[in-house]
Amino acid sequence: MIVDDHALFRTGMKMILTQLGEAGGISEACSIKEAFDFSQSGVDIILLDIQMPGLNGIDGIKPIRDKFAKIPIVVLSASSDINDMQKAKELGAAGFINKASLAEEMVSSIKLILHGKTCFPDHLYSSEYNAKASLGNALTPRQIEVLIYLCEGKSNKLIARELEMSENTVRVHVSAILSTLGAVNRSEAILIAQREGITS
Amino acid sequence: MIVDDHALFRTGMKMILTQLGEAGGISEACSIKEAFDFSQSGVDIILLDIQMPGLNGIDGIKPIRDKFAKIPIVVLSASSDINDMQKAKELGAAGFINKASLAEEMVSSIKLILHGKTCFPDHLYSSEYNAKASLGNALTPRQIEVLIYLCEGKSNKLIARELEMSENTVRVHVSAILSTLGAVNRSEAILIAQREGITS
DNA sequence: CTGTCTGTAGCACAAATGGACTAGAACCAT
DNA sequence: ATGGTTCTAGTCCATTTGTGCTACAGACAG
Repeated sequence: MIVDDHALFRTGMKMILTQLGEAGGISEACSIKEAFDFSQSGVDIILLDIQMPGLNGIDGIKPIRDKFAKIPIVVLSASSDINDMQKAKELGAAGFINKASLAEEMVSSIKLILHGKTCFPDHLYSSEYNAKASLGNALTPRQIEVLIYLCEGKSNKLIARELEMSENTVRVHVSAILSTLGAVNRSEAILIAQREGITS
Repeated sequence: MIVDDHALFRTGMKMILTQLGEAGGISEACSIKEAFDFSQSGVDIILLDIQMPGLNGIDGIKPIRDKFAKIPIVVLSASSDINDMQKAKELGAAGFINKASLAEEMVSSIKLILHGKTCFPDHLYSSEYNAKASLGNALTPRQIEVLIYLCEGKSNKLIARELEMSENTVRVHVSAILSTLGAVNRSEAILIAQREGITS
């Protein structure tokens, strides 16, 4: 089953898979919601795009795994955002395929996964990743909560109101966030958080 | 010729076009830069994705039009961002196809364009668009310059230094920007500018 | 039990930000 | 030429932001 909001891509994928002999009745769904309409019988593997409107693909992994127990999920992504890969892996995806990879690569990955193995890009284990991940991990839970509101353009006063803490405590958290992210002001913090995918 | 950084999508498109009889030697390029390596002879139409790393697809329209004079450019996009459509049109693209459209729709659009017509989504002419576009247009050239630096997280002092104006003048511009964008602070201005694609 | 980390919150102070004015120079269009 | 817009820049003032400090309570690990 292919879950992707872009019909053109779905059709293309279907043709690639049919052409390369991996075929046999391929279902299409243009959203997580639509994927739920299918019964798990007859589905061997789920190709799930993570860039979709509405329920995000990343957030969709869990519900799909609940419904389609034991059916492996392969995450497709346009970007090779290291955070997306890590999250997909943590949420129980069986593999991660970048849309920039060759058709042959994808097919061999799918074959691997159909044989019960997992398949993630090698550099998920590189040092670069760990450095990046530590940026997000270095923030405490409460700091991340504050960062989320900060990234919506809210003022300290508003954040204090919404998280029910004093404005001063918000300042403490914001200061810590700036220091950890290496930002000199909240605008830079927003850009860094966006780039690192901390709030996504 | 297909210009897209995602090999999977390129392969799928190639198969769709071959299948539906539109075929005949399809070249692939994974970037604007690579597209330049092809000679214009033999290329009838260019399918250009606008979400690509490095030189952006939108920014790539102009150079490609210069090099491949008279060859129609069809812009492909994962989103149906109204600003992207408008920009593509202004820069001389012959059409705009959303990746969520059906393969048949795309093929008929391509046929239209090969016959010298243009093909854009209808709602490009809706009232909603005009409201959005005016947001970017309402900013003066100097304000946009300031906004660009603002969107990089720079402080007023830094912007003043880089644009060689007094810090006070920067404040005047920033105030005008906030007022026009309907933002209450620079963080919100960044988010709005990003959403509207003003600085892209 | 004793540090360490986290979250809370206060105070004080400097710097940055944003708004409300005025005002002159340059440019453009009627 | 007269009026509109833009860009420039100044003053003044209130608010926001960011940084130091101190302090206390709870959680958790050694």
